[in-house]
Amino acid sequence: MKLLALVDCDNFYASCERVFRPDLKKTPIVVLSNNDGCVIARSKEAKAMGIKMGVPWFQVKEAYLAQGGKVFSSNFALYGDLSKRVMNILDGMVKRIEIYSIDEAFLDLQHIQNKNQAYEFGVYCRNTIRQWVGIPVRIGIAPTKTLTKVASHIAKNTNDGTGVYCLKKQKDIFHILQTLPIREIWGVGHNLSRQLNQLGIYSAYELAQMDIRFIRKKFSVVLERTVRELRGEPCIQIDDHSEPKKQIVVSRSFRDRIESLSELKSLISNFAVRAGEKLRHEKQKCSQVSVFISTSRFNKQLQYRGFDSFQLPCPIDDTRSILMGANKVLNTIFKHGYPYAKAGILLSQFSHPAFIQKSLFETTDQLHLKQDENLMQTIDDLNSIHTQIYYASQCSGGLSPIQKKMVSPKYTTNWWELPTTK
DNA sequence: TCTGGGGTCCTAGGACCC
DNA sequence: TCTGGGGTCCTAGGACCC
Repeated sequence: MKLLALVDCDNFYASCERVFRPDLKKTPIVVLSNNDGCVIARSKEAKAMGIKMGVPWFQVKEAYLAQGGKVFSSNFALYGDLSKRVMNILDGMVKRIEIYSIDEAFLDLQHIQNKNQAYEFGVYCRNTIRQWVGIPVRIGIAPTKTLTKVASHIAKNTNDGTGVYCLKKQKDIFHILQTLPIREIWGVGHNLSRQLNQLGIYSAYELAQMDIRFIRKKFSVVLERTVRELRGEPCIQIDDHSEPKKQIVVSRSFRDRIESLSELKSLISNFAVRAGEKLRHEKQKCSQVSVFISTSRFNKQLQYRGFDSFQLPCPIDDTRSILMGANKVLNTIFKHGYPYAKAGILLSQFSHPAFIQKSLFETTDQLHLKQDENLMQTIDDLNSIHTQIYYASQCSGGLSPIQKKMVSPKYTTNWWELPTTK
């Protein structure tokens, strides 16, 4: 039987903050979202204090700090860099790896014959990452991706301290699924678990016993795959060649509400510029530019969501054309008198530059579109280290006036913030 | 007062083709 | 009055993930 492994970093953002602050080894740590709005990561100690994932910071701030907890604004430069280091190590250990998220990767253990070897490999993996990067990981090993998630879940709670769990024998699998609520299964979210509960299905074991045809008919092929995977039948393959992106989103919530069109325009311009950089980095061109603006979903009195798209006559990757499209959409969806809390831009309908369908009769100039690869390349180069070239419609202050009061240094990605020693 | 950001996949339905 | 059968492509919306 083929085995897969899921390597999952423990409380990743909180662990990253600890790498350069060993003094915080036992201290509760939480990391906040942009604008220091919500809690998006918690150390084990913070979890034990009852701090929930996604809770608004202002609700728990006082009690948490009073108990000696430590808080950080999010520092994605640091997390991204440490993630790369972890993934590089894993990449060197196996032939096939799928980097699933910033803190998770699936490994193909095709070179491993039996359960004991798999376990030893897991321990070796974990120790190496711990020693080389300083990040603790847990490892779940099983025949299918869905079961590696289950195994990783158990690895979190084992008392032997290895953080590695191998789930292989059918008897063990069923035994564990019996005590696992369906909401904990990878691929079963809030909605599905509610619907399944209504049918009297509560444990992963009960779900695994369901009739496949019934699940397919009543739900979808997605849940069917989950059921099969719980039974040990691999349906979701390791995807080790990253597909090109299909859409790019840049969006932010605002610290203060915004009512004026001109202010929104300059913020959307900032988003558009960043989206253009991402698009060119992906080596893609887009044919559709969408913009959305919305009031706070917690403001019950005054709610509005605007969304619309602009179809470009041919695929482009020039920021000036993206700005033009974004501006047009914003003008049509903007309504006066609303306190806007969030906005964003979405680029879609990508085509690879090698296969661009050009207009038969008109040049990009005649279509009133700007497209100049050399200019964009030059600007990207100039801005790569430190932004030097701005578009006239942009505003200063980055993507949006974001508040990050408690951000740690960019220890590994900025010369001026390297850790020092006395 | 203050509530994140960035993705993917699947399905149903409509438009259109021969 | 009677009006086929088999496709593709696109989009919106809903579900999920971290």
